[in-house]
Amino acid sequence: MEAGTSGAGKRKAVCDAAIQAFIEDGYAASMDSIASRAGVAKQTLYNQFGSKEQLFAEVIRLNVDAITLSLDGPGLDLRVSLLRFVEAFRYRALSQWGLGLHRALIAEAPRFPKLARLIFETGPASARDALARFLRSAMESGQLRTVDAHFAAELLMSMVAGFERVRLLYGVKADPVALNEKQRCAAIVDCFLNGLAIE
Amino acid sequence: MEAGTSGAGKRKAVCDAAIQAFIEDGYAASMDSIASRAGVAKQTLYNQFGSKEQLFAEVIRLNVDAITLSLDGPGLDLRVSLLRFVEAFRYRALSQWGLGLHRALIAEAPRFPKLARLIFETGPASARDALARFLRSAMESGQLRTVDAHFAAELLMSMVAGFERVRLLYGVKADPVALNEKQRCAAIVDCFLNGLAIE
DNA sequence: GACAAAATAGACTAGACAGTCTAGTCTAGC
DNA sequence: GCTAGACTAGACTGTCTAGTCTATTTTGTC
Repeated sequence: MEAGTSGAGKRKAVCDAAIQAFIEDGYAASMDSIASRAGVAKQTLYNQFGSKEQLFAEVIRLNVDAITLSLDGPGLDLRVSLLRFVEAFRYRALSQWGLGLHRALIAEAPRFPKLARLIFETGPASARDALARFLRSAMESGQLRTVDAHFAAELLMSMVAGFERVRLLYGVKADPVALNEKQRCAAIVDCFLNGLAIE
Repeated sequence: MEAGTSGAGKRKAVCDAAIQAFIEDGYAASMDSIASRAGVAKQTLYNQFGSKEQLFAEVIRLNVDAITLSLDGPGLDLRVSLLRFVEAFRYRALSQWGLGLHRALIAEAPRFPKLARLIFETGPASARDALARFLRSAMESGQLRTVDAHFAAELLMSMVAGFERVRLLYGVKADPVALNEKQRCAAIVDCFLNGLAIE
């Protein structure tokens, strides 16, 4: 049997089509458009997911996971580890995929409060907690000034995906004379490390 | 004649009702609900604004302006000036009003690209430019390390309204043991100033 | 091949909503 | 009081969409 022609295969095709549609059009994406995108009958969507709300919740859940980065790798230089984290997180947050998910979820958060909370916890909050643990150990080994580790983690994540994410969400292209990706990541990490340096 | 019973008065009432409705429900807020909220007939909305799109564009434009803060006041301490800016910007970005506008605009940015660009320029980008000018003069007078002023301004704004804004947009309450507002603003400014201190 | 489960196309219902239209009312200025 | 223009309530149209239903075909299993 060819993959994708029934059962689990169909389900996968529907999920792929649905996440793509929700990223492009938000929750307003119609069930008809998702069905035709997936190459299945609309009824199949209802057979598999029951309702639009459940389909939305399911595909969002499937597409959000924690950034479990190589922060725990021992012995690596602090600056190098942070740079890695920053670049990975930045890519995640600022890609078309990340932006689309973010947009769709934020728009619908009032309508799906439980889902929004779940996504926040398994996504950004979980990444922050991992980063905070990493930073705490750096503080304990005297590489960073001791401050609230959660605060520090949120600060770094904000620096990476704050203003720029807003700019992209508004659909505004980057200023051509701005720093490039690598430079910007390095500047952020350096500013962060200076900000929390042992005085 | 009592204010608000015709002409300009009606228009104001409609704008107030519309912005409130859009903040609460996004662009999905219905024209009927806006009319009844404003206490006017639906036809009045169409007489005054022509279409839903124009009403949306108009009230969004009315409600976004630059944060022209007392950054230019001469002689003030750098840290004090930044703290003022940070507190004002934070209030703007994290209030129900600011969050609702942000949510509505981001959700509809793909549908209203020109409006989104306009809002970005007159809002966040304009505030960034003012802050960048201020920071540049601080750099020139030797109070800060010399770096790209726009980058520095975006960094500070990110630190103020990055992670926390996302948390609020997702409808997640603050961790009760987190720093309070004043402490957080002060910690942000201090970290920023340390990060860009003359080495 | 026979059978059962799943998928298909497409018609259909019900409700929401933008936008229009109409018939009548209120207000201001003369 | 009269008139012009704005406002009102509410009916109405056309469109879009979630979700249902049905009759038919496909697919996997025995």
